[in-house]
Amino acid sequence: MTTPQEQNLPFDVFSKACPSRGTLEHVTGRWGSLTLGALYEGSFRFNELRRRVDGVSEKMLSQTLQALERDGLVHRDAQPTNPPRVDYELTPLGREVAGRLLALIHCVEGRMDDVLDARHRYDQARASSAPGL
Amino acid sequence: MTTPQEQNLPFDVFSKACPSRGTLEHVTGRWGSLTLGALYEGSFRFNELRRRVDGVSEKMLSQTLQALERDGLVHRDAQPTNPPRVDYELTPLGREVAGRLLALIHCVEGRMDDVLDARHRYDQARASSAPGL
DNA sequence: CGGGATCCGGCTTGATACTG
DNA sequence: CAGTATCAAGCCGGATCCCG
Repeated sequence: MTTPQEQNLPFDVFSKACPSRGTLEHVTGRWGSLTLGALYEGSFRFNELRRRVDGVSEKMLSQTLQALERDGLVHRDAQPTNPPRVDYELTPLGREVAGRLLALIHCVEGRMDDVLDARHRYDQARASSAPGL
Repeated sequence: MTTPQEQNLPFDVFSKACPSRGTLEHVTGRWGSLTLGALYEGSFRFNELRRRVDGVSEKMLSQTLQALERDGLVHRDAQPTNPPRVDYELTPLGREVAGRLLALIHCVEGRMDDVLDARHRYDQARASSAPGL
């Protein structure tokens, strides 16, 4: 049972200073994860993505895409036409990461019944122990 | 190429109202992901976890653990001794989720060199196009 | 030790409006 | 269409004090 820090890996996300933590946050962040998940299906334009990722604002989507592009996970293809047309797609690296991410997402989705049950039990237990609030 | 919404899955994280989105955020959140990752190694006490998850405050760790416990991913074992001793460990469901999560984390860690390269290229390209700032 | 309660600053976020 | 700029609100997260 060694701590990750003791292993001296080149990049250890458990360490506060490690740059991999920032990238992990881009990937797993609220909009980052959904954006990568959506892009796994193919190439999309800005507003197409906005519709797929239900609830994201223009600003956050733009910001998210820039972060993912900077990390080399997303490729941005802008054609200087009028009106402008910009397509986003995953890079090979992005595909790899998004694949793992989707495995996680599908795992959570598939076990949601268990999660909902657990929540219910948790809330029941707390409600009965604090009756007179 | 159907949108997730069109498939009428029982739980679709891409939909704004779906409860799975909340759970996904607990799992992938800044501290949630690191906490689950740390607990994958075994059972830990509160302050042991704090040391493993570098940078987390008492409040956030406590908050994170409660959310994960409520979702049925973490089991909390509190012994009413003095001083109190509380151990945290993954449930079977938590283990499953944490496994996928770790696959993602290790994937990102392992490709950090590529990410760093991409960032450097991205910053170079932007710096040269905006010379006089 | 293992937290809960409170206060508070600041970064994140979301509308809205504007640009090319 | 594809964003950027601006601004206000709100939530996140840290510090502190407290209790069992």
